[in-house]
Amino acid sequence: MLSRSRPVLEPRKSPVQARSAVTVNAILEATIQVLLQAGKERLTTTKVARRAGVSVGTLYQYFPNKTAMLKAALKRHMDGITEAIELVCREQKGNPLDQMASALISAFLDAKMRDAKASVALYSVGSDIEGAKIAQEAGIRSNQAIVGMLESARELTIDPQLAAAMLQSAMVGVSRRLLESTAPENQLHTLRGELIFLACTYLNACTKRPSVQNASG
Amino acid sequence: MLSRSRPVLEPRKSPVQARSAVTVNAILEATIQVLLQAGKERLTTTKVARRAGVSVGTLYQYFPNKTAMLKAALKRHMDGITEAIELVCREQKGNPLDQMASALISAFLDAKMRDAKASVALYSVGSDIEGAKIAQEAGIRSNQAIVGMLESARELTIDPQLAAAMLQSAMVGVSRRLLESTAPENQLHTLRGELIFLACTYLNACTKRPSVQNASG
Amino acid sequence: MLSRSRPVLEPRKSPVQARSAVTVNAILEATIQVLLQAGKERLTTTKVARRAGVSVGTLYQYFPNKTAMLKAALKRHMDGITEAIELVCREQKGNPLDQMASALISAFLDAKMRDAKASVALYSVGSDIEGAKIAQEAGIRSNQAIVGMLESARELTIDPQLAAAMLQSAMVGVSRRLLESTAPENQLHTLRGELIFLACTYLNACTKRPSVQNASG
Amino acid sequence: MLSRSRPVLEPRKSPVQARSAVTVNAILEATIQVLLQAGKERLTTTKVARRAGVSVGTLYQYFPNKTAMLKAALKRHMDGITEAIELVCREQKGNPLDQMASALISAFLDAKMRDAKASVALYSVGSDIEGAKIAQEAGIRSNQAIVGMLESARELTIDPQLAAAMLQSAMVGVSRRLLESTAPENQLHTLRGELIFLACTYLNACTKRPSVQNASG
DNA sequence: AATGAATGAGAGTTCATTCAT
DNA sequence: GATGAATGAACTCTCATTCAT
Repeated sequence: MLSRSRPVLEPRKSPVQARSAVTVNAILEATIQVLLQAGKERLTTTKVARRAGVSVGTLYQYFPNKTAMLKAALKRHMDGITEAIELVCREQKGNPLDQMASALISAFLDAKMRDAKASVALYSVGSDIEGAKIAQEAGIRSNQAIVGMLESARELTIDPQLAAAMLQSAMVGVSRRLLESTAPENQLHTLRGELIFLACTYLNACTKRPSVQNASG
Repeated sequence: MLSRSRPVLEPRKSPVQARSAVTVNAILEATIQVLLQAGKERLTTTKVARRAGVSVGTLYQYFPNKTAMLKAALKRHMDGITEAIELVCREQKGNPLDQMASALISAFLDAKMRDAKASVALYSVGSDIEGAKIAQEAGIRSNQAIVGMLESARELTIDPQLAAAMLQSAMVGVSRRLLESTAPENQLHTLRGELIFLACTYLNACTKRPSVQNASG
Repeated sequence: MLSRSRPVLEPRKSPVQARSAVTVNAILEATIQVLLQAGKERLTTTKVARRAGVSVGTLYQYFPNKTAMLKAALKRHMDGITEAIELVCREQKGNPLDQMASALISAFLDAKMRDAKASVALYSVGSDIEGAKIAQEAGIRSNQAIVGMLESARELTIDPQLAAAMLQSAMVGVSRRLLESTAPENQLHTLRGELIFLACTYLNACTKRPSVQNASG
Repeated sequence: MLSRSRPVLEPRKSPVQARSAVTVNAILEATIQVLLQAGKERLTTTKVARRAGVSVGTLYQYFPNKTAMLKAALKRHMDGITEAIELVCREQKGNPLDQMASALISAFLDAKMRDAKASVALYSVGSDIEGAKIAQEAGIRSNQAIVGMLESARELTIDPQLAAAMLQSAMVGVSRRLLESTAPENQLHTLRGELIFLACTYLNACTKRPSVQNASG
């Protein structure tokens, strides 16, 4: 209906969709804020709606239930990080291992810390049975990106799956430590440097090793 | 733990205390089972009590409220792992770095996987604002143990705090990956070996480096 | 009904009124369909509007509120049946009792079963405090028609009010039984025949009786 | 547990059960009162609980949900009437048709009018999709009882199923008319007498007729 | 006139916690 | 000490109704 009255080349969303997007966004932001301020236990749909500046009814026009809303918030957050990883992994293909490691880790930690608060807030969502799947899927996507990048490095003599798994684990472990610490910013620089050092050391050591078996699962 | 600090000849616990311990234990076990079966969201004190074979009233005689009960379950679990770490760290003092890394990692993963289910179940408790503190405290105790162990290794030229932080991060990262995977047992062997490889590589590389600044916080 | 009381030469309904009538009709039909499909409990104005192919806003332009809409649907249905009864009663005046009974019952059951589904759907509306009045009024109108018919039969020695009440009761009772049965069509023929038999028997017996007192109320 | 400490011959319910029964009863009574006072539409579990003198929580300890509570109230009411019918039908076996009809109708109307208010209040429950089944089942039980009674009368030359259906229909029709009237008590006497007359006339006529086909369904 | 997004009061239901037995 | 029925605050979700477009 509306599309006919708009220039063909204009890719912008219709007013209706645009307003929807704004509202959805406001709700998702509010979700994180309430999560942060009150904790998952005390998050109520009413609080979220109020903070988003809409009524509960409106919230329920965009999300079928509370769980879906929380999941959407988690998904959006995870997608941001995953995309950052996918981007570097694409860019770094063919580069030296050290550079790969450095770029990957920097991109990951930057994305994670960009809104560290959201990351922390969403832990409680991700560790619930429901939310775990989303976190897992994000992990798998990231894993595939990293594997793709590592496969472009001919020197690696071990299974790229395994190397990717180790890198990811170390990265996740460090990011959690940062986020759980009282002053992430202070530690960020040091731990990032050290994590890069660890990753480079590990990857280089992997070029001089007899091949190792698969680790998928 | 407590037994060591009490005179050997002290009379055993009174029947009452013994019965209490049994009940508390049953409740804590039941907590984990309900957590696993129903998720934190659907865990109710009544369900826990029923599964533990006591009444809600009794449950409230041992725990002031639901949160305290969940915290106690988390604490008990974390303490078990922390103690395992403290033990190896004490034992491994003065040993070569490779041996330290190998023993530490094995002990940690063994403890974590011993009742992997409980570990998974308790994630949702640990990632709530309330429970985060307990997880953090456990992390600090472990950290101190690892630092103590690393300090006994003269070759290390960097801050032991930093090295300990990295080790812990990698260990935690790998354990999460294992617990979140669909078939932890299959991957355990491979990932443990690779984690030990990574840790050894890292620690050895740290012996040839100019010292690096502190990472506490 | 209205057409008779208007001058024949009056111009037809304006396009606007005609469109209104179509819309009102669509809404009333939709009401019955939703009632049938979802039950009164789950009937919402939005559902009715959607089914009628209009927006909720439009629905509220024709009915002040949900209750009024439900009442209107019930009234229209009842009026149809009442008019059918009024028609036969007028036609049958002066005929033999047996013929009266037979014609009345056939007309009533035909009207009721014509859209049996609507009848069933509207029971839930009619048995609510609000709707009961409408059903009652329809009953009274029918009663008056039947009384009028019976009064034209000189043989009847009892109060026509009472006889009418009995006939109506039996008719209503049988129609409910039909509508509540799983296969009304199968039973319709048999029960109609039997009801006619019962009515004839009763009315004939009433011609040989000493008069009986009034039953209005 | 308790049974062991009670005399074997004492058939009374245990205190717990007795209290439960009292509470359930209070809730069911309150349901009818609220139904009567506010209508089904405005009946809320909180209102019912308040009127019953308990908390909502307690209400939900005895009924899984609102619908179940309404159904229970309907069932209890219907059972009372059904049992009254079953009783007369048993008692009247073998008696003359006139006596059967008279006793059946009196028993039915007495039972229905005993708490006429409840009957009226529960119409709205019985005409909802959910409640219709209960009403139907009660109807079937009554039907079987009446059929059983009629079968004991040798003179009847038509299908007892059909005769029972007609009797029931007429009885139901008359009772509805009474309950919907503004002053049931005034009409009760007249309509009962007339209904008995109608039933006797009908049944007697049935003894002189060629047999008629079945009406089950 | 028509639309349908937004509103928010209010309903059903759950469950942590208490306390009389 | 143990029990579990009772409580009622609080939560999620629905839907009649309005009104800017």
